[in-house]
Amino acid sequence: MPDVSEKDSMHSSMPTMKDVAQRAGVSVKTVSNVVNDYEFVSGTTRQKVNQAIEELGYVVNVPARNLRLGHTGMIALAIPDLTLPYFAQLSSLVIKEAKKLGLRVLVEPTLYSRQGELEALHGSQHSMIDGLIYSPLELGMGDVEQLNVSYPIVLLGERIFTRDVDHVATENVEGAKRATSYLIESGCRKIAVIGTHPGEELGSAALRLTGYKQALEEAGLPFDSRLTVPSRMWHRVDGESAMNELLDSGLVPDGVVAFNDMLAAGALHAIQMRGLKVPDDISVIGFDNSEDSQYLSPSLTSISPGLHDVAHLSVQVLKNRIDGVRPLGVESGEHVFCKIASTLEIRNSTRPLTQQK
Amino acid sequence: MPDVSEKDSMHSSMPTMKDVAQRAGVSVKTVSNVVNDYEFVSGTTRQKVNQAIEELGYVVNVPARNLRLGHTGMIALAIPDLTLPYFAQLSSLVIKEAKKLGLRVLVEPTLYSRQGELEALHGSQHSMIDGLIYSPLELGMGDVEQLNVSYPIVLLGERIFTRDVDHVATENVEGAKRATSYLIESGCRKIAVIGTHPGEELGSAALRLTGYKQALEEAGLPFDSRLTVPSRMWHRVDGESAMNELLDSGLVPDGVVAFNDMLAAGALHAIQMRGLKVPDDISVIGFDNSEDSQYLSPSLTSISPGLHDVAHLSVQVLKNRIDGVRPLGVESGEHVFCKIASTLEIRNSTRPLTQQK
DNA sequence: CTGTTAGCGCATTCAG
DNA sequence: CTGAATGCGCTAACAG
Repeated sequence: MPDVSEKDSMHSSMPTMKDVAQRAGVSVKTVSNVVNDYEFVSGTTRQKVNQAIEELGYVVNVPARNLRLGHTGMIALAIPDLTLPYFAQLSSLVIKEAKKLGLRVLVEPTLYSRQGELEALHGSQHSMIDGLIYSPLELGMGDVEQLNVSYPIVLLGERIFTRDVDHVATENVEGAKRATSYLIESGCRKIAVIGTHPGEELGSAALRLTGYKQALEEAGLPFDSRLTVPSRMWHRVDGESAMNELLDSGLVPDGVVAFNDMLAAGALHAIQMRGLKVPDDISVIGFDNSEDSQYLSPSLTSISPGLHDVAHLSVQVLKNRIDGVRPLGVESGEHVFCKIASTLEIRNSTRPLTQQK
Repeated sequence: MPDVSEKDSMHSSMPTMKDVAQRAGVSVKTVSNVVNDYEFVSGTTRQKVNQAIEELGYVVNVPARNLRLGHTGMIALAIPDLTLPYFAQLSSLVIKEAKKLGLRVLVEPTLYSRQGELEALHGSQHSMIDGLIYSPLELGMGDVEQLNVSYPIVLLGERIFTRDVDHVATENVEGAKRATSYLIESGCRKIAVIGTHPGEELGSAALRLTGYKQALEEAGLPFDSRLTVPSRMWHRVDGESAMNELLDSGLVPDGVVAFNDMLAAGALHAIQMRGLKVPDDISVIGFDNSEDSQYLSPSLTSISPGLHDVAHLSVQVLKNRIDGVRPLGVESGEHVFCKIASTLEIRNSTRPLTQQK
C-alpha cells in the first residue's frame, strides 16, 4: 500500500524530527544523533533513520537549531559597494573562505553612507549573525568606540586603527611607495597622483599619498602639489576627468600613479584621446590589480593588494573568535593586527627598467 | 546604588524579554507588544519598557522570533559568479530592492558548477530562507523537476522555461536582433558573433544567436557559420582570443556582436592590437551595458538588459509569494512570466547611421 | 489595555 | 547505545 501523499501546499508543514523518529521507530534523540553525525549510533539504527529521513524529505530546521545552539553560522560582510570590482572580488573570496569553515555570509553594502556603516554595526541583526567583517569608508578615528560591540568583529581597511579589535590591513604606504619608486627607476621625473582625498589623515588615499611622497623624497625629487589631483570617488569617469584636468593645466606629467585601477583606466583613456602614448609619453600605474587591468590597452601595471590573503585571514580570525579560541600568534587579551603584503604586477602601461634614458 | 555591571565576557548572555519585563515591571507580552509596535499600548507603559530596553541594551533574538514565526526574513540569491560585473550589479540591485521590503539577502555564488546550482536549490538552507531568486547557468530543460521545491522561487535567465515557477527573463532574442540590425543599418555586411555555445538549445547564447540570425534573414544577408566564434566563458580574455582566431582565419568581418561587454572589450583590444580601427574598420556591439562599457576606447555600444527592472520585479514577486498574495496580473494558480525590455545604448564603437556607405 | 500560558523544533541533560 | 523530559527566546491565543 502506498504511503499517504505529502501535502506540499504550504511550505510551513515540513516534517520534523518527531515525524522522522516516529517513522523510524526510534526516539527524537536518536534522530538528532544521526543528523549531527554523533559517533555512537548503531549501524542499523542509523540506516533506519536515514531511510525515514529520505522518505519524508526531512531537513533540519535551522532557526530552531540556531535558537538552541545560540549561534547562527552566519557572518556579515559590510562593504561600501558591491559593484566595485575590488569589493566584488573581496566578497567572492570571503564567501568562499567562509564556506570552507561552514559559515554563511550576509553581504551588506553600506553604500558610502555613514549611517549605513553604523547600521551594519548596530543594526537589528546582532542576534542573526555570529560575527562581522567590517570595511568602513566613512568612519574615522572619532568612531573607535563604535567598534566596541558585543560580538566578534574583524576590521578591514585603513580608516580606523585601534588595539581593541582584530584588524587586517593592506600595505598602502608601501605599495604606493613601490609604485612611485618603480616609475622613478624607469625614468619618470614628473609623477602625478590621481585620487587624493585632501584633508583626510587616514584611509587608503592618505596612506597612498604618504607612500608617494616617501618615494619622491628618497629619490631626491621635489613634491609638487599641482601634480596631485583629488578625486572623492574612484570610478573610471573620475580618473578620466582628473587626467583631463591635469592635461588641461599644461602640466603634463611623465608618470601617473592612480589610486585604483578604475581611475587608471580613465586616465589611460584621457591620455590616449589626446594622442599621447602610454607608456612612451606617460607611464601609468594603478592600484588593486583588478581582473580588468590586464585587458586594458595597454595592459595596466598595478599594485596587487593580496586580496586572497585578506579574505582568508579575516575569515579565519573571525571564526576563531566565534569559537572562543585565540587566533594564531596573538597573546591573550591582545588583538590581531596584520598587514597583508602587496606586490607590483608589471605590465605594459609602464616602461621597462632597461628602457630608461 | 549603581546597577550590577554587565558582563560582556561572552556575547551569549544577552538580556531577554523576560529581563526587560522584570525591570520594567510588566509582563513579557507587553514587552513583545512594544517591540513589535503593537498599536494598543499605553504611552506610559511603552515608555517604561523602552527605558528598560535602553538600560539593558536589549535586542530581540532573531532566531527565536524566526522559530516562532516560521520564517526568517531572508531570501537567497543564487548566481554563477559574483565577480562578473553583470551579477555584481544584479546582486547589488536585488539587495537594495529586498531591503526596501524588509528582506535580507544571502548571496550564493554557484561558481559555474552544476552541483553548486543544485545545492543552492536543495541545500540545507531551506529552513533558513523564505525564498530564492535563482539564476542557473548549468541546468537545462531536463532539470525542470528540480525547480519543484517547497518554498517560493523566482527563476532568472533563459536556461529553463516552465509554467510552474515565476520567471523573470530578459529580451535576448530581441536584443541580439536589434544589435545586429543596427550594425546592418550602419553599413555592415559581414557581421561576426562572439560567444556562442554550440550544441545548446537554450540559454542566453542560443537565444542571442537566434536573434542574430533573424536580423540577418530579415535583411536578406546570408548566414556564414565561420563568422560565429564559440566561447564557453565570457571573460575578456575569451573575447580577445576569439577575435584573434577570427582575424587569423583571414575572414575579417566589418561588424562584431559580442555576447557580453567583456567579450566585446577583449575583441576591441585584439582588433586595435592589429592596427585596425573601431568603428571605421570594424564595428563592435556588446551585451549588458555594464558600467565599464562607457570607459572603453572607444566607448562601447551595448544592449542594456534592464537589470533594475529585473531586480525590482523579482524581489516583488518573491515577496508576494512569501506573503501568500498573488502577484499583480497573474491568475490564480498561474505563474509570472515576464520579459524585461532591453534597449540599445549607442556609443562610439559603432558607426553612426548617417555614416553608412 | 495587560498578564498567563503554551508551544515553534531542536539539542541536551539524565536515566535506563 | 537509546528514550523521556526540559528549555533556548519569542509570539499568539485566551483570559482578565
